[in-house]
Parts: sequence; C-alpha cells; structure tokens
Amino acid sequence: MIFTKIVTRWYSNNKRILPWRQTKDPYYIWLSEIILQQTQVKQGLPYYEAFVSKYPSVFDLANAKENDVLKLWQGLGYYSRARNLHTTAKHIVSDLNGVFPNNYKDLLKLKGVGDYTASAIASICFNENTAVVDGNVYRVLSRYFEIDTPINSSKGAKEFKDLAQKLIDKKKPAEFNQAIMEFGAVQCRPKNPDCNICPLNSGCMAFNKNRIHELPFKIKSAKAKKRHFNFLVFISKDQKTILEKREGKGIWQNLYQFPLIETTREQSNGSFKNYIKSHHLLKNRSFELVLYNKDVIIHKLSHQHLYTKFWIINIDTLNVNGILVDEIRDFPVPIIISNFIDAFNF
DNA sequence: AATTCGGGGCG
DNA sequence: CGCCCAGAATT
Repeated sequence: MIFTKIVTRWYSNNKRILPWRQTKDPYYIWLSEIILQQTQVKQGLPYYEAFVSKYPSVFDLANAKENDVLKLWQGLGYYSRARNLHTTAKHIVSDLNGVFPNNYKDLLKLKGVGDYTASAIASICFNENTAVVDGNVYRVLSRYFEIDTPINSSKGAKEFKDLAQKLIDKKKPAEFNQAIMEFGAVQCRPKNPDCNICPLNSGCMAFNKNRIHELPFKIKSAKAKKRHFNFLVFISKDQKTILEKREGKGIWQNLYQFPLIETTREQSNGSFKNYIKSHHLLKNRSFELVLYNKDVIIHKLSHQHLYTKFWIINIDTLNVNGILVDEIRDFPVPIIISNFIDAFNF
C-alpha cells in the first residue's frame, strides 16, 4: 500500500527524538503510554522523566505509596491513570513475578490498559501485528480516505480500527504505529496543516476535495455544568490547617483538598459566614472569615466549570487534628488547590 | 451508547 | 471561547 510506504518513509526522516523511543522495555513503554493518554507529548514529557527517575523499575513503583504516586502525577489530570498505574505495578510484581504480559490479549487485562495501549505495547515491545488507533490516527485516516463516520461512536471505533489493521506494515508494526501517530501530530495537525508540503497530499481525498477542515467528524459533547465550590482554609494560631481526602466517586479521587462546601449559587461575604457557622468544624466556635479571592476563580474541566472561592478562617485552635501548614506540600492536590497554596504562600 | 474522568495550549 | 490531546472505565 502506497499510504503505508509514504508514512513510514516520512517517519524515518522526521521523527522526534523522545526518551521512550530509545527503549523497548515494556515498563518504560507502558509508563509512557499511560502518561500520554489524552495528553500531548510536550505536557507529558517532564512527568515521564520524573517517573523514570523516581521509579526506575516496576518494583520501585509497586513499592511506592499511592499518595507519592499521585503527588508525582499532580497537575497532569485524569488521576485514575495514576491510581491504575500503581495498581497494575503491584499486580505485575505480586502476581506476575515482575514480568509484563507479552501479547495484546493479556496486556488488555491490565487495569488502565485499553485497546490503544495494549496495541501500542504489543507492537512496540513484542512486534505483534496490532494497529493503534488514537486521536492522530483518526485524523490521518479520516482525511486521507475521506471517512465521515463519527470517530467518537462505536461504529467509528470499529471502522477505523479495521482500516488501520489493513494498512499496518506487518513486517514492522512498531515502526508503522509510531509513524502514523507522529505523522498526525506533526504533519496532519488538527488546525491549519501545511498540506502543500505533505507527502500524502496527492492521494488525500479530503485535501483534493478541500474538506480537510471538516474531518475528522465528531459528535458534539454536552456543555459543561457549573458548580460552586467554597474551600475553607483554616489557619490556627499553632500554624495548622485542615486537608481532607476526596473519597468515593467523582473528580480528584484520592486527592486532598481544603474542607469543601458546595453550594447551588455563588456565596457572598455576609451570608456565607451565617451559612457555615453550624458546620461541624465551626460549631460554637469564634472565628474570623476573610474571602481570599475577590473575583471567583473559574476552573475549567472537560465536563464541569468550577466557580471557586477560597475562604480564610482564622481560628484559635482546630477541633480536629489537622496538619502543620509546613507539611501541606507533601499532599497530592488538584492544580487549583496547588495554585492557591503557591499564591497564598503558606 | 453515553457519560465521566484534567489540565494545558492554540487559533 | 471551542477544540484537541499516543483513551479507559463506568453507567
């Protein structure tokens, strides 16, 4: 297939030098693939370096505490990736003698490893003939073959997987998989790709019909919902504050935060003090309440916009244990909390 | 099949 | 402001 030949050739001439391209050790490939899920190379790279440095082997990662893994992951988002990463490391050490599965089918059983990641590891580390389909592959194939099927539909997932599997270079699956992804990231970019210098342009159906900007086609997702977060930043005279671990379902699972009061609407200074004085951490106590951020901070996640206020509570003593403010940076926290901690300069 | 998980960057 | 990113798990 001419497509396969051109993409592979382009890759050998244009690929970036990246640390996970210097190895076929499944631990490092797995680590890089998890970090790079829904994450651009530029954003994930420093996290990869940090993990390799702190956890050079799967045994080191398995022996770590979850809090420390989450702390190193802090700021990267999609924290279930970090929790599953740790769970899988422990599984491989405890149940598999520290040896990674060596094929697609068994890799797929690992927590946090889906079709894409299993295909990537199987092809890169073990030369298995399994095509990867990530955001880059969707874009390249939908344009070159002018496919209008929504990429975020089950029909699209199957269609593109089958097509990629037909196109893969069976003699060099590792090369082809990385080539088509790199091609999508560097040449066949989402916006304003330079099609004039593209080695595939003569055969690209979307380019020849001037439909590059229309593909890939995606079903629109629902608009983000608004939530109102009020964080209670306790400060006692003995320099303590309170952090709570987020349990259960929802965002930021197992990360820490200041005691949170979620309200249906934005709170103003006067009424909020009256509203919280029966809170179990404040009941029958005297305290001073100061709103830290005059303008509400809007923290945007994929599906939620968090309208956030930090309320400073000066109080003599805490009626729970709390933590020393000097220790606050040891805890994994969401980036909005981390930004506050830095700005407030605890 | 649809929704839920983060955060950064870009036009 | 909307869209995208070397997707997976849950509902």
